[in-house]
Amino acid sequence: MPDIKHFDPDEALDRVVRLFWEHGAATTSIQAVATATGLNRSSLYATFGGKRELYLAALRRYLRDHSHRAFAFVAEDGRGLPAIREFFAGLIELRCTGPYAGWGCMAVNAHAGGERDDPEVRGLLDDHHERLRGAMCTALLTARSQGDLSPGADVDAAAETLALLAYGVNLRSRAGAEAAGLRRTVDVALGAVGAMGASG
Amino acid sequence: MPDIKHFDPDEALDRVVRLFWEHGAATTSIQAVATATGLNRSSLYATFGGKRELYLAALRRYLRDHSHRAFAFVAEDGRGLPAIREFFAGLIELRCTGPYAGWGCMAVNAHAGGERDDPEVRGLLDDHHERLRGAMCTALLTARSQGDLSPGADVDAAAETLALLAYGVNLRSRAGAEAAGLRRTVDVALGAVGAMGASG
DNA sequence: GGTATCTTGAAATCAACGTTCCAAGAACGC
DNA sequence: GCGTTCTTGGAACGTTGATTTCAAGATACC
Repeated sequence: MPDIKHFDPDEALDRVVRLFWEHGAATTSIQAVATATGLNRSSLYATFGGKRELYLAALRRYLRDHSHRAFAFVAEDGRGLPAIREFFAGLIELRCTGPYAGWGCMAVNAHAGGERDDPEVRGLLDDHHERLRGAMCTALLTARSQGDLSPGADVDAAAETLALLAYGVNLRSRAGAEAAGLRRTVDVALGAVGAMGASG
Repeated sequence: MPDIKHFDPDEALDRVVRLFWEHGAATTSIQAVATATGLNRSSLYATFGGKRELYLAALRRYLRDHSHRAFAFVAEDGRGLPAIREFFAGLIELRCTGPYAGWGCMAVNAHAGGERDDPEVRGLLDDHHERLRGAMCTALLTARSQGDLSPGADVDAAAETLALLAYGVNLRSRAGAEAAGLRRTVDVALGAVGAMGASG
């Protein structure tokens, strides 16, 4: 059975991720995808299905390769606050410099666009949020067990705060925010988290 | 000179704001605008210009009527931390309940979509950010002068942190985040701000 | 090597997009 | 009332969107 594709679907999907990541679903045409991947429309449709399925595949891949990976690092790091600090440092670096500078986070972008109207996308975004929150929670619990956090601190709420802070960083990076400013902001915020539960 | 329009451009623009606010620029067609306003395409073009000008006018109006107004309340309130608390309480209320529930903030949405590619839009978003940051800054300085904040606290960085937190709230509200959860998160975060500079 | 099966490329389809054009109509100054 | 000037409704424009179709080409099995 000649089921042999003349291209690598995985490599193609990588380029599709970058397109949707930078420009969003609404402003990325199938033609643009075809041009960027060097593939014909027929091959795209035969391999991935329509535009919706293509975007979903790209989003899933982005979440797996970028978001979930970074979250796992934070949760499994074992150092607590330093892990969170490193997470934000890496995030700001990635968002403000290098090939992905100014693209923000694909999941964050999906929140604000028409993508979130799709129930499937909505589910992925909720899952993404839960994972981010969970990772922060784990790291904060580690910090607390190490005495880096007051025993009375509300870890759940603090984790959610850090998640929302990350969303803010991702968002502002798309408008060209300076890395230095974001670093200082996050530094101060994490300092406040470290001092949390001390008097409030 | 019969320069008499058969409709109220201001009222029409109000509806346009709501359309672009909820759905974004890319996924809102001129046809949809015409239907929502009850106007003919000719009238739209004659009054506002093309789609880009229409979106810009809507964004400017949103910023003036919603964002800047709320920022001014915070800055001029004079109570400091309670004003910030009230700002967030009102924000969460507006984003999670009532006619605009799940729409997020039009400026935040513009960050994540193709709108931010327009230099004019970019300028408005930067201005918006500066105003939000400035308002938080003013309120925090008030708080510090009242002893509600440690004298050693980094007010600038704290203001930016609160701005990013607001972005996060706006973003997650578009995915249907619960008001109660957001309220608790913001409460804890503001408590940490109040305790800021105490040990970090 | 022949054949069945899948991929591929290019053209075709159909709808929706933003925008423009124009005749018809309404309101003001005279 | 008349002419001018603007608004209005509707049709038309050309482009671009996503998706489908189909012949041609390529591959693996026999």
